[in-house]
Amino acid sequence: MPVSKTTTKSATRAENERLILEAAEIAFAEYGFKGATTGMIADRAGLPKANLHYYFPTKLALYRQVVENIFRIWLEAASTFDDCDEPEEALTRYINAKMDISRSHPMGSKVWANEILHKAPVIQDYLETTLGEWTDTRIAVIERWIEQGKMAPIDPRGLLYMIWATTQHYADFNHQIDTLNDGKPLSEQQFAKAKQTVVSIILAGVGIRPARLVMDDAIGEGA
Amino acid sequence: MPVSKTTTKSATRAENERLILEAAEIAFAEYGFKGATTGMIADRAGLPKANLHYYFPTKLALYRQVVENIFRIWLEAASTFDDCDEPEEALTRYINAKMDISRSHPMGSKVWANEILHKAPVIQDYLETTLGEWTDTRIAVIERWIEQGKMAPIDPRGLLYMIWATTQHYADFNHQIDTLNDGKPLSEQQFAKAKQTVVSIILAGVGIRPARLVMDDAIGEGA
DNA sequence: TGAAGACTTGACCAAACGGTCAAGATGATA
DNA sequence: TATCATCTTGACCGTTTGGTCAAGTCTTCA
Repeated sequence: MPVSKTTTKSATRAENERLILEAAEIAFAEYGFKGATTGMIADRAGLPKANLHYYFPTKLALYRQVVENIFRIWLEAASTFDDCDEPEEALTRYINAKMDISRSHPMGSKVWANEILHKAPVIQDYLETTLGEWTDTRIAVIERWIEQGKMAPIDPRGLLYMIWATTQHYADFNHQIDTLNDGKPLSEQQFAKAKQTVVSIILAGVGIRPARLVMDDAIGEGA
Repeated sequence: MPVSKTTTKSATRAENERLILEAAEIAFAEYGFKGATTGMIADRAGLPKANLHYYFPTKLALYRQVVENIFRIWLEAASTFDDCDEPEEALTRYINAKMDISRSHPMGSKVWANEILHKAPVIQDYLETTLGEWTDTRIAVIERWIEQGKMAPIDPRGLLYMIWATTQHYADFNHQIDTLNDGKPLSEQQFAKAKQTVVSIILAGVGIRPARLVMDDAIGEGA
């Protein structure tokens, strides 16, 4: 069945690493770095603990890999900011992209939040380099929009933090949101409405009057 | 020196419990429930570990007390929402109150965030009862404002989540914010500007045109 | 002064955890 | 079939941690 030697070799490894990383992301998100144990991660992955340590020598190494995967996903979404030079569309796309990630990868967002909460012992260098540069360039873009009169003169950094905070809230605090929603996860419709609300408040908040009537859409029960 | 018997007795107890709770809040915020050890909390409080267990029988009991204190502070701020029946002033006061708490009690906010992140094993009942009721009544207030035409017809729940997310972001993610601020904590001026930005975006975001010019104030270096 | 209660503390213990190891299973190749 | 590398796994170990305990000290008050 196996075609090439390398395929066979790495097939087992790739599959097991995937299982472990998947289990680790959930465990680290729900219990934190200290709270998650290699034993429970191995259990969730369906492997003995010693086998986990065969693929990932230490718990910290495994954690690093999980965090790096999350950062990669985050960076991909970040590029949506640059797809358009009109603030209305750029902001809308960026917010929607970040909201979608909160919906599809809530565990990753939680691991990231946990890491920042605990003073980023593992990802400090990411914060200082990649994230710092990304933020600076995007702030320059927003400042240009303001100079061009395309939006109100708000503090760009404060705007970015607000977008991050709000979008990630739907992942990091989803347990609270679910509890306040009668203990049930948000339906697709509810989540779509939440996205609309965020986009609507941010756009209006920075003084952008949408070409189309966003507010009416947000309230209506339209598809 | 001691005047009454009860004063003397509880003076030692009160002082030591205060020291322990203070140390515990910092430790739980920075390392989470599992990551914080009773040993390090005792060290930080300047007591032997056995003494800590004399006042708080278990780590969980100590943690509960810390979380309850935080919830009390949160509830006090929540009342600012009711001080005024005009959305402009009510929202402004509420946002400012929550921002001030993020500034003065960042550790408490972090403990809360940690708890929600980990599915609220300790405070689930608070979420379901007190927080649920508070949210419902405030949503009713916002809906009335909307009916009265005092603000745009946005989803009240989405608005509340946005305010919570953004204000708490300045506490929970302050390490990231500091890192992006050349590694230094926000100055009083920077923080005041952040507050203004949040208020400004939210108010404009829900269609409230401030009587006074808020944006100009936000940029100026006023006292 | 002396008895009683509140407080202090070093030493200790059982459980849990991260990580190791050696012995074996599996499968490709020659 | 023999060889070799990859993978699997139960048993084990040293350390850390939450919590206990017994033997104290200190304070108050009759």
